[in-house]
Amino acid sequence: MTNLQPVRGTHDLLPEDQRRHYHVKDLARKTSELYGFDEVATPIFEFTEVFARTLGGTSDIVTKEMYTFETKGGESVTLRPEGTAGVARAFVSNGLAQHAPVKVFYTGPMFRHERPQKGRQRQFHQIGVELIGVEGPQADIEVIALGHHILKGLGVLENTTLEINSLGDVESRFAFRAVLTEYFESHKSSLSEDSRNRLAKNPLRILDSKDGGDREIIAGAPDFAAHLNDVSKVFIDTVQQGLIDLGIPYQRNLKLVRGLDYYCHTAFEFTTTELGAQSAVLAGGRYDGLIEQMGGPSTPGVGWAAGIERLAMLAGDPPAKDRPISVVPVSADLSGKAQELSQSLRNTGFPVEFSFTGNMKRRLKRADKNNARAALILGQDELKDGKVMLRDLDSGEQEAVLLSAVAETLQKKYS
RNA sequence: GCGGGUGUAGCUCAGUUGGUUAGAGCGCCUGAUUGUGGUUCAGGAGGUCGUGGGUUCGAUCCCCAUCACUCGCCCCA
Repeated sequence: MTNLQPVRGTHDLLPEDQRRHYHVKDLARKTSELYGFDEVATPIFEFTEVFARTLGGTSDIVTKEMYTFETKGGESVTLRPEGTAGVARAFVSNGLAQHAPVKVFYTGPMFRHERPQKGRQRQFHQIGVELIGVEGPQADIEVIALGHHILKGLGVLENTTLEINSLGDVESRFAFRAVLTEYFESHKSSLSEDSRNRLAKNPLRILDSKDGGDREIIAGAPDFAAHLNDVSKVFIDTVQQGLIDLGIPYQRNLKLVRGLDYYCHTAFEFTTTELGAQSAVLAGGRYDGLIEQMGGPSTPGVGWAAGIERLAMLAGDPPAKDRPISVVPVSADLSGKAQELSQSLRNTGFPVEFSFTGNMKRRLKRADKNNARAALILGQDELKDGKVMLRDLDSGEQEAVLLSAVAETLQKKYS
């Protein structure tokens, strides 16, 4: 243990952070329900194979960012670096093909061993949706519309841009990859070292390079759109028209590619300029081969994921929590009585802060800190008449109220 | 994984061109006549100056290492 610090790249979520996270999650969950997406939860770790097989042997996530370890039983397991593979595995494990189309929402922590930065942690949290079992582009439109809806609800839409592109079907991508490889081979000597490495593994990713020299070469690279076959062209055209019809603005970005191997056809990304190098806010695409690769029946799918930390940074303050009633005994001997009163009010639905310690001054001060709207002050003087003092903490006005009528009075004044 | 910046009280930061007791604001605690908060006033607690080495008569200040955060690359959510 080193100085009681959290492990690098992990963070405690104190109440204020957690409230922000919940705001994002709650809004996303509710919005997803409007579209008929139900929440599921899959395990935080899976057999390593689940990720290694599906994310692609060349992706950085698999090759250098996974938290992989051996169990006591000698099995290799991995902390999930993303959510889609687990959902796909669950789809296969539970035979959900018979329920297709399956529409799910999920949220939870993900783990990647990356260099921490603002908006990039080793344990971070995502929300995500998957729509599995629909072949047509209407699924893509629906899923993008849902993402758009959530960003709108969080008030971050004005800070983001939606970019979309087509990665084509297998045939198109294979053909384009060949053309692209040929082009970059001819400029190999001028490419950055990173891009030269990508050339053999995944030449599409070179299109995404930020290196200045690479960009000049990329500018003259073959056009992906021109190499799509008819099926792929119709597909992306339909998606684009659908977005137009729904009034969702977007930009076609022919250089937009995905780091994970399972994507095809539609790739999309809501990006922002507000988070430095971490521009992706909500990103996803279509993954028609994934379920089959996992060992299930050939099933198409499309989905996205978004980082909660990033969304929380972009979104404004979450709605304030309900203001409590503070119950304050004047002297220690009335503490039990005060706690009983607190409990009975909670049973009627009021949030109540029972004041544990300190003199009355102290307790009222704390009530103020807790943003209590009123204090119920229990003192001998009123109690002998069966009353308590009800003090409104905004106006400072107070009146003695019969104990038996407290709940009703609060109901009238503060509901 | 690579390169740059930062690291002083719970928080935000000042400061020492190396030299006896390290400061501010906010927050926290106590008090301003005994049953009343938010304002004010007066006191107070709290720091081995990230950690470990080194140089020096002496280091919080210089050097090295290490850890964490941060910016860019990379990667992506």
